[in-house]
Amino acid sequence: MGSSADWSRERFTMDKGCSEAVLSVFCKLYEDKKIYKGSRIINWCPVCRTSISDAEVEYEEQDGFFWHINYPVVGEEGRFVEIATTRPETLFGDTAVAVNPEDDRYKDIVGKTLKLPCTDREIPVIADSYVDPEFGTGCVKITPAHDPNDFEVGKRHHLEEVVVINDDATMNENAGKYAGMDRYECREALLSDLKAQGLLVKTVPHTHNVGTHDRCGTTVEPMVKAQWFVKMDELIKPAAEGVKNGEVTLLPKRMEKTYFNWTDNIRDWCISRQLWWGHRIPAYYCDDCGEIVVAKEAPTVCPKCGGIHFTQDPDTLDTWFSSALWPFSTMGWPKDTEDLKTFYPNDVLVTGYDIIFFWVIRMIFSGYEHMGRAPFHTVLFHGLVRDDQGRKMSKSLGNGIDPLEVIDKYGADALRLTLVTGNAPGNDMRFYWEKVEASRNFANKVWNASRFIMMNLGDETVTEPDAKDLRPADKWILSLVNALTREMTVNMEKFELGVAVQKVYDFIWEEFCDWYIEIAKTRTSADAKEKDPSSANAALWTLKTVLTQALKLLHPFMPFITEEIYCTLNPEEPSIMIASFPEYRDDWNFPAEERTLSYAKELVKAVRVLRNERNVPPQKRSHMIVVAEKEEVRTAFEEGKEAYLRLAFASDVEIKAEAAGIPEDAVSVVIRDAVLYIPMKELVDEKKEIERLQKEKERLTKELARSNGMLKNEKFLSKAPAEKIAEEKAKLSQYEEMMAKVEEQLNKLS
RNA sequence: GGAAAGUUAGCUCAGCUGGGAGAGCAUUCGCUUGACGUGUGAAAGGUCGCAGGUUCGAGCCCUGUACUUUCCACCA
Repeated sequence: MGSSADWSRERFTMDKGCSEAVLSVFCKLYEDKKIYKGSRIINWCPVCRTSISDAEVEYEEQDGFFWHINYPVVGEEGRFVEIATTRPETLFGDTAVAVNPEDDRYKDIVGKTLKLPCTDREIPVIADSYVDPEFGTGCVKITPAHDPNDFEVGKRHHLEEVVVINDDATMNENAGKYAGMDRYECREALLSDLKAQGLLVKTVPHTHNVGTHDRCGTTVEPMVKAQWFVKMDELIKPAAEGVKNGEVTLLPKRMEKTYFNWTDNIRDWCISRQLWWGHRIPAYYCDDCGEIVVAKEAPTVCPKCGGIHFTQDPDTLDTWFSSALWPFSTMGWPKDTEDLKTFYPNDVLVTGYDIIFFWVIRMIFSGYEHMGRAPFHTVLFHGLVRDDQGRKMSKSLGNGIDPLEVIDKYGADALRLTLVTGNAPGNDMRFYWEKVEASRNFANKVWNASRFIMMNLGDETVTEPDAKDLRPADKWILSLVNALTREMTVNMEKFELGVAVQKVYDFIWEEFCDWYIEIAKTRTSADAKEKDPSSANAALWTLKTVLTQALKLLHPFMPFITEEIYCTLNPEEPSIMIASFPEYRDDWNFPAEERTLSYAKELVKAVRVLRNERNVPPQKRSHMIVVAEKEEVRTAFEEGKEAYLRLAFASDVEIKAEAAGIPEDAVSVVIRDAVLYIPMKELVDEKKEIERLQKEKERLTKELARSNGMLKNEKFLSKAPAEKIAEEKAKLSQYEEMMAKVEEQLNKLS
């Protein structure tokens, strides 16, 4: 892809340096009581057999059922409490049934005891405002060990936490005769038993969200387990504040909403994983008394009992724990290194919005906590590349595109250009091979234009011409590339890469290749070089200069092809990568020549339309007469002659102040500030001519109506800025002039 | 349940500070025009989702609404 990286600084989070940082951070946070070990509800993946953080749980909507089950009231024959559950197998972990204290229906049963079906246990009915009387039956089975909300309820009411599911999602001994069954197997068996006992009231279809592990897709099991957590409430404050007060800018700005949604609802971060791969938690347990010692290295003596045998905690850390430290762990921290001074804080983080919670936020709060300041001042979020149907690329769908395959077929530059073209920051993009093909075509265009220019340059050296030797077209293209430089730089600084590249693309293809190179051809041929060497030199110098500058502007988007051409074109230069980026220069601003060329282009376009309509063969040249009343317009046409003569298929051109002595059989076309006449038999076709003029008249009528409407609107005149009014007035008079001429032509023909 | 984004040409998408709707691809009709047919010239194609509002003026700002997508929450 052409990433310009210093590979000698390649880092991996398991490297010695990064590992050292991980140990330091863990110990420091533990000492500060910001890391703790506790028994809490965590998300458990029964397939990976590890805990996972909240951020790693993906919820997906699934069709399921609401099973209504009767729990008999102890001591009251025939009386039941009906609960509704989506997970009957957790019944064995129930330690209460809760109702809302305000719910009149159930006030009298609060405090009573229920018989837990299919067990020999009895559980109390409690009142808790967590219960929504409107939902389900208004009675909720409370399973503190296997549901996060029930866990909270259990804490409030000092309920026992009965774990009933094993790490592999089979039922444990607390499930009685169901022990050893898989959780779903148990569900079926239990339901069938309940039904047999007449305790299954009804089964209602119900769609609900089920949490799954983002890596393997397994339904996660909430479980109470002893795990390590990072206490987030204090840590997150400076990270939230930093974005609020502008120390860190998120682009596009809307990402701030997502960011604050997370920081405002932060929960403690479960960082321990029951995996082999990762940084092992630096906690050691005394084999004699169980004392926990957190240290970078294994302790030798237990501070509590003096024991000398220890067992290290087998758990590893969440992979994002080490990634969060990346901006400084890679620079030698905790040592105060030169690298750290130089490269921390960094400038811009470029990343996908899908890892804002996993990585971006965690880097920011880690930066504030350990370095005292944010790790970067700007985060630029890009979207995700999707398939041609807008679906996320995934292994299971097999719709992924291998970048290496794209590069093999079309080149890295083409892929790179594709990814930046026509895309606004943070927006997703669909992948189409056609887009890459279009990018490849542009690379080909740049390549061929360069080849042509180099061919024209030959072995001769070009010298910078005196200003007086530059022709209008030369000044015009210099003026354009100069303006382009300013504009695209502004876009780049605002991270509007798609807009910037579009401007460079348009300039190179349309202005430079389709106009300037075509115009310059007449001056760079072998004949022309001999006839007018100074003009040839000026054209060649301009070609080389503008191409070189355009290559620099294009380089960020197409690094390889620009480097190759640049070095061939400028053999004295070592690399485009270390060339300075162009800046706007006042001496390359030529408004008069821009005007001249705009007339030339308009004339050429008008001629093309005429000839196209009539299928005139390209070899056929013609004499042209341009009639313009204003002297400065005549001057412009005079000046631009060299630029348009060839492209307008003209043998010669006559520029006059008035339309006297124009041959009767001449075709005429009204252009801005002038009328163009081409006396040429094969061009004349009265019917077609009238058609064309009618069409032109229609267009002008519309424009006049629009312009008149604005200028007759007193409110517009009184409220719009003066320059807008002047601009509109100028347009109106131009249209009026053109209209008069078109009508005159029409009269003549009819 | 909360939030964000999208809705512009047949398709995929741009449109920067409100001031005559753009590109690429596709389509139609031409072209061995000095590098490029991966090219070149011309053309056709849009009520900017819908309804209000602000404004002299709205694709752009505001309100509402419909549909699509995504993120967050997870009510048992």
